[in-house]
Amino acid sequence: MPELPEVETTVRGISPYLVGNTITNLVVREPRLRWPIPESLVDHIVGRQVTNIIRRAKYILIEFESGHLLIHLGMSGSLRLTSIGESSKFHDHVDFEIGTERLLRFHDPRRFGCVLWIDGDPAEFRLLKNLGPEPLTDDFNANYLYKMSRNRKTAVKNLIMDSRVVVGVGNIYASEALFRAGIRPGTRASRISTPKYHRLVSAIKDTLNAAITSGGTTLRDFVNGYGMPGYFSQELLVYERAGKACRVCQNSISKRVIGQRSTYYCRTCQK
DNA sequence: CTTTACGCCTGACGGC
DNA sequence: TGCCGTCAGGCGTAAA
Repeated sequence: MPELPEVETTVRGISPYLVGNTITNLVVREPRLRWPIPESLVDHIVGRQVTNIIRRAKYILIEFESGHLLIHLGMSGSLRLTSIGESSKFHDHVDFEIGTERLLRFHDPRRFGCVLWIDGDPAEFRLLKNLGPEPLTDDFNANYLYKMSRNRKTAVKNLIMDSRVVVGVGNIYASEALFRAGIRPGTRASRISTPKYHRLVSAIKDTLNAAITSGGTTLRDFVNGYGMPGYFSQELLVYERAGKACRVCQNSISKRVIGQRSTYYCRTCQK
């Protein structure tokens, strides 16, 4: 499932083929995504040149002079480059034809993703305006996280998964980062000290960076811009390892539900 | 304000 | 073999 590293991997993969090139055709086979693909999208992008492409949280923003194309991969979505004329398969919902040969194909079996158009400043768009800082920037640091945690009764895992606090930390990497930081996921956010938040912030950045380096995590069907899987799943320390030996201390990995999400941790390594 | 529950959707998997 | 219930998950939204 795409988390921040997968989205980053996708953006890096497709960027060289998009920026500076013109969208020559749009094919929408299935507009019923999380929100319907607007019918006016074709008028906004066909015949227009892509000027830039960036990631914000887990959103992909493809910039045109007239506005931004917003794409979210949901939990089963992928974007991959192929060639115009390549036959489409089940759940290949949208094709963006680029120039005369290339094709960017949006595939999303579960249709939790979205393809939308943004007029004006993307930062003010309803889906983006309430987002917290990017986890890999200096705005996300121990002092900031400590301040955000005060008067919060919720578990620290919920805190770091709250997109208003920090974006891009999904369920997999939340468990992974808390393990690396030696913090139990169920600990109340307000009872964690600044030094521990320092370790947690570092662990989040390290985990995300390592996953980006590995090309993202592939648990089911994620593929990057080239249609290749990521390899970070081989490096997961606790996620989906309930009952297996901790890679550090050999004790059994525990599993419990926090915030309606499966959560994995080591009772020995995490206090 | 914070916190919680739900629903969207398909595919994988286990039990019978 | 097939059917059916359950789970998985990002995240916006409604409700508490």
